[in-house]
Amino acid sequence: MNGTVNISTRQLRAFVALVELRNFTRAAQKCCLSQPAFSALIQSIEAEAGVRLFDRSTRHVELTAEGQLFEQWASRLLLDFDTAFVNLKDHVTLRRGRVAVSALPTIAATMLAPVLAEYHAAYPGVAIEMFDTLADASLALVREGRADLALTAGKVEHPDFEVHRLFDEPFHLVCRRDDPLLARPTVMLDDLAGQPFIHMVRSSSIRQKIEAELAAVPMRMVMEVAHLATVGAMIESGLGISVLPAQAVPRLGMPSLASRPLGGKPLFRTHYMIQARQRSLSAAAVTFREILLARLKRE
Amino acid sequence: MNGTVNISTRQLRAFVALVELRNFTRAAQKCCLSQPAFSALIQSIEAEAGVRLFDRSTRHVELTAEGQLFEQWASRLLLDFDTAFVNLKDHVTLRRGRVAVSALPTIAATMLAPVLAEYHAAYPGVAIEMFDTLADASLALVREGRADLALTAGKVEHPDFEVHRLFDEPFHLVCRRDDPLLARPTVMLDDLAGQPFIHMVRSSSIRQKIEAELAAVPMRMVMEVAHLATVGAMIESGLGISVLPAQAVPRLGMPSLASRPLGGKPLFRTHYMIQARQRSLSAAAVTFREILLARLKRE
DNA sequence: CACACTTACGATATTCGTAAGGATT
DNA sequence: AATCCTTACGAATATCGTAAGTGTG
Repeated sequence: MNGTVNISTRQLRAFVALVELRNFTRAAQKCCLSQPAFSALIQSIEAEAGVRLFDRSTRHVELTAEGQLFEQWASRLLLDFDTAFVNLKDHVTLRRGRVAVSALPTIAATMLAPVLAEYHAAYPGVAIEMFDTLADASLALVREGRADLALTAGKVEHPDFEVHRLFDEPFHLVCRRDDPLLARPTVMLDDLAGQPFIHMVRSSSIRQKIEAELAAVPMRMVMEVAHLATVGAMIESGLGISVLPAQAVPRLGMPSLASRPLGGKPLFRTHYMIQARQRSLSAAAVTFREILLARLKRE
Repeated sequence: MNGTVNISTRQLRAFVALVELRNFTRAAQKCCLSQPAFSALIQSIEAEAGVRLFDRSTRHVELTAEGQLFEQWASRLLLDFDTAFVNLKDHVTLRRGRVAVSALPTIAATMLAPVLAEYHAAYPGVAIEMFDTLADASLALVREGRADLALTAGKVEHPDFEVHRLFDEPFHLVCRRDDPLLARPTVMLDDLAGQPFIHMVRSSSIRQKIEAELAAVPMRMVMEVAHLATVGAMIESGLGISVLPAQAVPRLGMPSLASRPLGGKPLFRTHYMIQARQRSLSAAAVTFREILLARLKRE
């Protein structure tokens, strides 16, 4: 480590200023320094280089042969330095950057969409990467560092992850507006017994939740589908009913569907935000997190 | 000047070392610093950048997202820095460089040639530019900065130039070995009267010196030629005699020529080394000057 | 003699290493 | 308990600005 050069950008800037102005007094002003301090700064570069870089009398300041040589490098070095730092600062100030979020498809389509919109409006220079995928894949992305944050609908217990509880979302009965079930003042869980039921596929976290909580209620499975919109379309067509996260229903944009809270034992899922415990969040991710939490608090 | 980054190569080197080793203790050793001092150095970069660049616990040291970004620049910046400085140091240590000397052709061929050879042997990386030209042109080159040093055979008085006297060189009679003049114990200036004389052209400094000093001795001009070698050949062929700088004669490599000091009033020219007063000499030129002076002192 | 760079010098800020503190495995 | 990073702190070093010195036109 000894014998290596040690030069600061202040010294480089001083050199470049003096090359440009050929005058210690004015170059010192440009560098916001007293003239003697500036003089010392120039001397420190010359000491580091081992040569005089300027010939100076009280009347003239000129580059020496070695100074001319160094001049060719100095401004480019400085430019590269500044470019690197401007780039870095751009990321810190979110003029540029990247944030990656993963979430279950239903969460992505419901809670997350407006947050992403707000974030993008505020920081249009930051690229957003959105993974809408199953819970396990979501967590894997965070673990691998490919996603900064994951939103899940179930608690995760693992030392690798830092978990932050967001809010509870109730499950609602979803059926056609003309369904006889809606005639009752409140629909109880047991009322669903024997009803034709549209399920999500088994890998879906909604399906898993329904199976776990409604195990006691015998229902007729009409079919199982992969996408929420398909569930909606099936209900609309009179094939059956379903029980879905409350926020998901209006997002389907199907006016002939009705959703209704269920009486009896409260049925809900809890949303969590998850991040890797070891890794710190990027500036872009930190701000995304803040916007997400602020929006939830607001509602 | 405020708001600008100020980073030193020490900080860069610390960053790069820590990226490489992922361990504060070992990276500190590599930088010849105590571990706390090294830690502070890393913190100073982070403060300058406005972000954490490393996530560290006692067990793991990892780059943050911003650290990864900066990593891409850091090593290249450092490399450019070192390249610039190595290049500069190469010139300071004369591994590379350029020196330009101008001199009268006779001086170049006599006094200067062995100096150039010695210099080139010692510093083969330094390019030598040799201008053999008339005195006025020689001085112009120095004034314009195209030559570092000039060697002249006459004193120059001008505030732009710094003049250093080298040595006196006598003028000798040059004639054929069988010339009757050589029969005399000593040849006096007056003995040359009526002799057939080979002159250099009028622009030559030798001619000017001869005309000024030998005005009183009437000689027969047989011819005037531009080059010293031509003078020699003419004498060899028996066309006449001449009076030339002593060192020039053996350089002609003409064994049938004889040279002899002249008795009476001493006839000589004085050599000077000249450099620009304002400009400092490059490292290459300083060393050339030293070698030149050392060689003259040696002889 | 006026202007411009250097040197001198005391005050302030930075940086160093040693030693103690705290966290992780 | 061992390892490793951070904090604390006094000492050494560096840097600053003011003021005096020096040389050049």
